[in-house]
Amino acid sequence: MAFDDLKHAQRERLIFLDRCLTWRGMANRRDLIARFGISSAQAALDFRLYLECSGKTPPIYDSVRKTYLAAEAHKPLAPSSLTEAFETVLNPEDDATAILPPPLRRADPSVIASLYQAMRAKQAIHVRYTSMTSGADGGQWIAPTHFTSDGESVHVRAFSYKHRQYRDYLPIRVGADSTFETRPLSEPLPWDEDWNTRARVWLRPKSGLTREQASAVRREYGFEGQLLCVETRKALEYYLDRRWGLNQNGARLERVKTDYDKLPSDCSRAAVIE
Amino acid sequence: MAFDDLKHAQRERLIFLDRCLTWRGMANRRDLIARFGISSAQAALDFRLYLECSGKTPPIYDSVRKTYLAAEAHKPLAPSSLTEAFETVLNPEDDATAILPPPLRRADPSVIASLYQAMRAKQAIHVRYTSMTSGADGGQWIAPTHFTSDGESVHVRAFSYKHRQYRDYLPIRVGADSTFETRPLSEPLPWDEDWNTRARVWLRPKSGLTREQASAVRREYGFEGQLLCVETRKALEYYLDRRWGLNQNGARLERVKTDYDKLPSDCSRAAVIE
DNA sequence: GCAATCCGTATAGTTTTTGAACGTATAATT
DNA sequence: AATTATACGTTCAAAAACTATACGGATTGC
Repeated sequence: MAFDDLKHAQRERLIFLDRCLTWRGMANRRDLIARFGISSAQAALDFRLYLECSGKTPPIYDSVRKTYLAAEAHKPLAPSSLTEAFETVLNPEDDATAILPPPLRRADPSVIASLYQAMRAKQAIHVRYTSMTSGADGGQWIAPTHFTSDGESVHVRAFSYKHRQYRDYLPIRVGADSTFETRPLSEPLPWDEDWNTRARVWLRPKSGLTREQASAVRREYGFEGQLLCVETRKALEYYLDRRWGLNQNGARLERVKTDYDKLPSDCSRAAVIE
Repeated sequence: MAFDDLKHAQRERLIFLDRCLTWRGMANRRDLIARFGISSAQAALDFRLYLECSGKTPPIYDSVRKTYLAAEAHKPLAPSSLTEAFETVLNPEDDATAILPPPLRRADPSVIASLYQAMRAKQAIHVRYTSMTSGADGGQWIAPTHFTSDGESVHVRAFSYKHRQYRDYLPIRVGADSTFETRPLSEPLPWDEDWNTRARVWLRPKSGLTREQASAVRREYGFEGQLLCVETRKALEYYLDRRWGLNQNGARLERVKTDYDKLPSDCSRAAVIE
């Protein structure tokens, strides 16, 4: 089980192999060769190493089908989601046409870089920002603290000196004609309450569904009991309804309640309770 | 410019470096070392190689800031989207709490593997499928042809012998209690019309927006003229409204029309037209 | 029976990477 | 003003990773 103290490159290959066996249920040297451009000899070594690492449930070579097959009770070395699996192992030839194109939001790398460097250097930066509601401003000082993602767009969380509060900014709306002048913070930034508060949003199958439908919803979202709990930062909670489609007609989940507490260290994943 | 005939591992490192310089505007050996676990000497070699590859606009070492800075007119070696950039380079320490948790759909790898192997072997496979509308069936033969993604879930496209047509199946709704028995195709599968038809969906800023708002929408979606064209396979078109939020209250784009034609070879990306 | 395609192993040679040394420049600390 | 720390760069021998090639075994398909 020397898996963790492998070199980066070889670990990458074993992870790929692991995904092949987990999601395809089969793997060949050829897969490694095609993916990483290594020699057949090296691929053989990788296989041998994988067999060692796989412990109690090693894949077995099926000489009839001329391929390795995952064991009945195969345990992945490095668990992955179906989406990750699709991207790495299920979509042959990385066929882009098998994916519905996402709304692609352009972004100017040099604007992002300006914001990033201000964040890293803990400086304030002067930007012109166009909000959808109030239109373009004449320029303001903000102090970026984090990049975040709501699953659709990337945001910059920053303290706004104009509004005296933390806000989410869309990089795309930062004018490329901003000065991007920077200045040191005059004083330490205030505490970001919403960022450091954990929101636990409790969901249940939408009322009105039949028993069968409700249980199908539970199966699809992977919870057994009455409620599904989604944890995130309070600062991101606003985006949850859209991300999970709760506000849509065909929604199959609805909110029950939300708890807030101080964020312990770090946690943000859907958890399954009772 | 020997970028393309590099070994996989080193190319990976140069791409990472490229993203640092593009989206952070800065890079250090330390970044490579932290990410790939290589030695300082090797990181120095990678930098040297990157400088060679970067042609007319090499990054410049700023001895005051003790870091490499991207050139004014920096050109990325391997372009990337903001989302990719966020995942690789903008989210420090891969802080999972900076991402709004997506609806995570469980999936049973062994079910996926059964479907995958039937697809690869061009076989039909027997499954019990539970649709949201008609409930569980008693088992049916399907012939999987592709895995696809609508950006939310992964689907299996398959020919259904029961319905005599191609359909999209959600792996999560394939009962784990299916037999997964397989059999060779009795005859070649029929032509998959919707899969092999290209849909061009034309969008424009939602009517009712002010001139300023419409132009903000154009900027955010990266098109200049009246219309934005999204290309995809007709088989995936159904999912487009949800993926792009066209059916939502706050939608800022609306459909104008859709063209169909025979799919040439492969194309599926948002393109910008007059 | 023969070719093709998987597997496994082994050896020798090449390439990549390391580790350690030594030197330069700048900024911060003492 | 001297010291420390952190960046950078180069060099070189040693170690590790990987390739190329060869050989042998099992199965399938023609």
